[in-house]
Amino acid sequence: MGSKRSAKDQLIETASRLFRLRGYHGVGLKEIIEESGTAKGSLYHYFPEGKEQLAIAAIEHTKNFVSDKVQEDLAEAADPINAIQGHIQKLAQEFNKDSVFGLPIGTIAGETYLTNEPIRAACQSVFDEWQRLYEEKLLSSGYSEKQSADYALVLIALIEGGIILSIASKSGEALSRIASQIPLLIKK
Amino acid sequence: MGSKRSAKDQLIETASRLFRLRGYHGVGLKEIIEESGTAKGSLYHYFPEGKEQLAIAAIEHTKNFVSDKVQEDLAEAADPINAIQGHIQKLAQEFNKDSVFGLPIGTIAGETYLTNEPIRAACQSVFDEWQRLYEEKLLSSGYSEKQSADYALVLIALIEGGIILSIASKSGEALSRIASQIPLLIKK
DNA sequence: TCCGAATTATAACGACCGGTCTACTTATAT
DNA sequence: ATATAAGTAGACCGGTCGTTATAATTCGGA
Repeated sequence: MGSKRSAKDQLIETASRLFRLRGYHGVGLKEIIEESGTAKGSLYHYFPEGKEQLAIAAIEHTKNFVSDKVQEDLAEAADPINAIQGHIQKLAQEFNKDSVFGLPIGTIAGETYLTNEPIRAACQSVFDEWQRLYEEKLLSSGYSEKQSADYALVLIALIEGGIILSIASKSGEALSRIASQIPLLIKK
Repeated sequence: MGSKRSAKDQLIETASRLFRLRGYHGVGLKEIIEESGTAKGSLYHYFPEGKEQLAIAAIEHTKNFVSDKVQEDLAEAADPINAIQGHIQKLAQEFNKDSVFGLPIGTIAGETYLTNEPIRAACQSVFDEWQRLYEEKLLSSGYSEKQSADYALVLIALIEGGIILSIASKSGEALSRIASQIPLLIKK
């Protein structure tokens, strides 16, 4: 069914990347079409409701893309403190070798939470899922249910906020310094 | 010289508010002009370089606006933990009585950090200033220089990230739960 | 092979974008 | 009072936005 990567997949991947880098209103359909090597006809064939529908699919893609990376990193150490610290350090390193990944969901959330309810809801579900990943890691390491849930919330906020600081300063230093403080912040 | 609030001030205040609520590309000049009760002629009289110049002035306004509130809240308790906790709790409360203030700078930073260097630099300087406020509070309470700087960074990330989670979930709960964990996170 | 459906390619549309320009009104100073 | 500047109002421009419509092409099963 189609080549290894269908036009639909190309559109979703490209939209996911561009929306991460410049937000929802900062990216036009023209650019998504050009960069994905598809055409306007394909876009409206697979996403008849247009930009909003594509954005929701792109948000879902970002959710899975990031979730995979988080699970991978968290599995690298049994101790959750080491695992989480390593994960954030990796984010910082990716920043410094400017493989730009942008602010995953926060930008779109900030642009649309008052004006586009379907997109806002999609963003909320992404954060819920990411939190769950950290929560489970902490739970399986003997943290209490309350501690796991609360620390997971703190971690998501720290990471999302840390990425903001790193993109604003064009340096992974902020994320790196946050990573180095994780052992002080997360204690059983 | 002009009425109590000049057209220039009205433009800056309105732009500051709207950019906070919907980001840079999500707000048009037409809307800024209408909501501020001014005219396009005035906008380009005071900001001959257009939207970008207005945005930088609006970012500066947001910086001062938030700085004032932070300093006020931090002065309410001698103990920095109580003061910071109280500050974040207040943010959470403002959220619940939906006096929308938006994600102060993060959205604009995420939209523009790759494409508009002057705006990106303005955003960076805002975070630097806000960090300084927390850092000084901690320093004056006997925290070491390194601890003060590191905790200030963590606090900015936590708050900016917490606001993202609160806007995405349309609830101050995320910020409130983060506030309640501050004593565990910030220890001398 | 052939037919119908799926997919792709483009032209065109109205709406709106940021920005420019000019005319008009208001304030300031002598 | 008058000259000069400061500020305001809004029509207008080219370009781009998301969307629609239609034609051409490719694909899949009988």
